[in-house]
Amino acid sequence: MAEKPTLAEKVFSELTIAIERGELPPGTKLSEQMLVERFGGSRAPMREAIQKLEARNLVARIPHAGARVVSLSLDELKDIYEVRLELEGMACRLAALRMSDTEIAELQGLLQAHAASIAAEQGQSYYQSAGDLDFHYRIIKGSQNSRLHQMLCGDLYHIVRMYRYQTSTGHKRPGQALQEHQRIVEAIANRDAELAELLMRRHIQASLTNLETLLAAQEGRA
Amino acid sequence: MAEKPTLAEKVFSELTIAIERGELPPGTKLSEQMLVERFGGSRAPMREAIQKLEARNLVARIPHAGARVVSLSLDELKDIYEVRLELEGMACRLAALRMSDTEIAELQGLLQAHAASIAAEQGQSYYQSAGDLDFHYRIIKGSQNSRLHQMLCGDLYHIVRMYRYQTSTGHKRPGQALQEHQRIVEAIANRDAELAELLMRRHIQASLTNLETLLAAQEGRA
DNA sequence: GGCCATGTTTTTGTCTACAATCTGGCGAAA
DNA sequence: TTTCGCCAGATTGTAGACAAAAACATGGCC
Repeated sequence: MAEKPTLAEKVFSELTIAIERGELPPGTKLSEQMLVERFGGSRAPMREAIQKLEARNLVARIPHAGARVVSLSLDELKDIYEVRLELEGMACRLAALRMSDTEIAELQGLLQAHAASIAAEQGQSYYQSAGDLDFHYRIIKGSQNSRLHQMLCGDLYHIVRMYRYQTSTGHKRPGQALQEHQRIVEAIANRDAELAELLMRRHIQASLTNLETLLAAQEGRA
Repeated sequence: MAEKPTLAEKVFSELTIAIERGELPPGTKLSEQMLVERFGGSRAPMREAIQKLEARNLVARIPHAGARVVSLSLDELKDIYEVRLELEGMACRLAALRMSDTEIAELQGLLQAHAASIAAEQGQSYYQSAGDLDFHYRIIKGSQNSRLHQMLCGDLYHIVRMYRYQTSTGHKRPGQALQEHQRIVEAIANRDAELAELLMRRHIQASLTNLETLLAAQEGRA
């Protein structure tokens, strides 16, 4: 059951986490030699790990010139959020139509737990990261579209997480985000697909606006 | 200007074409040794080519067990089209808002050329492949969203092309497809984003329906 | 003083060899 | 006869060395 992962996979997942956490800031060069020194082994698995990162758009590779952690311009970030807005709105609409009653009940339970942890004042950090992502993840899964799931969770979310960590954002007021989440689940429970989509789009739009102001402020300080 | 591509890239692009054309049918095993015999060189570049194919979802790799050309179930194909419907509808809406007048004029010119080639009875095969794809490509580019462009052209279209070649489809009646294209461009020229999106969605929906009937027929014969 | 040519150094691309893992078939025991 | 385990072959994962390309520094020239 231990499922022995290959070295390339281990390096890949460790680097993924490191990049998301900002331990390897955008623009950092990833030379193969450097990875060998850090993880051990030979260059072959390191190359493979870098290629996997490239496939997820976490690094950009230039032939004969190595790989660097992606550094997104504000415009590119907006493009990504624009796509995310569309796809996750779609996921929410489909989830309203396709989720089982059991799944919806679980989602409601999740929000209650979130509400409790916020009321206990410990929600600040918890809700930002794990809670919010778990909520979105369940809805995406509820869409029951494997490709949609792959695109959102496989590609876009890594980038989103990366910029969240770096700006240490998430919604500034977890209370408001929770309220939005509750309305969304309400719409899903009522099988109101169009409303669910609309609410999700607004929710993500708010998230983007929030991220933009933080980035602008960060820019100002720099 | 000759831009010396690496061996891995050459193998990758040749394999991409071969898979799209159905020369390597779904399920075909791609062993590294086999690629060495076919393309020359050593195993390392072949591995890299296979990984690039995996990144584009053209092959599926299982650790220690090799890579096979993807074989999609009908459900998976529907999922892909569902996503394409959404994203390309979005692209069309954005294109209506963002394309320059010049680009729109070029698009209109393209359709006139198509109309002429169809009238000359040579459109049958031409319009199916290059013409249709060119039309969609320009609209996607017109959305001016780089990530959207990458997702549609980089990932989804290879799969779509692959299944088109295999079923030798495209729209059964190029005349009708052209008419739909003309209406879409009309809406874009009027900057009517919502109508443009709606028409594009219908256009792709029709394309999926068409593909489904062809696959069903193919299934029946097999 | 600034700019271009050039040689050195580093890094990537490729090759060959070896180790680990999977696949398929044979034979022995129930 | 069926099923389990084991052995042989093939295939993938990894290692280390060589070749080619790029980045960098140095020195000469304008």
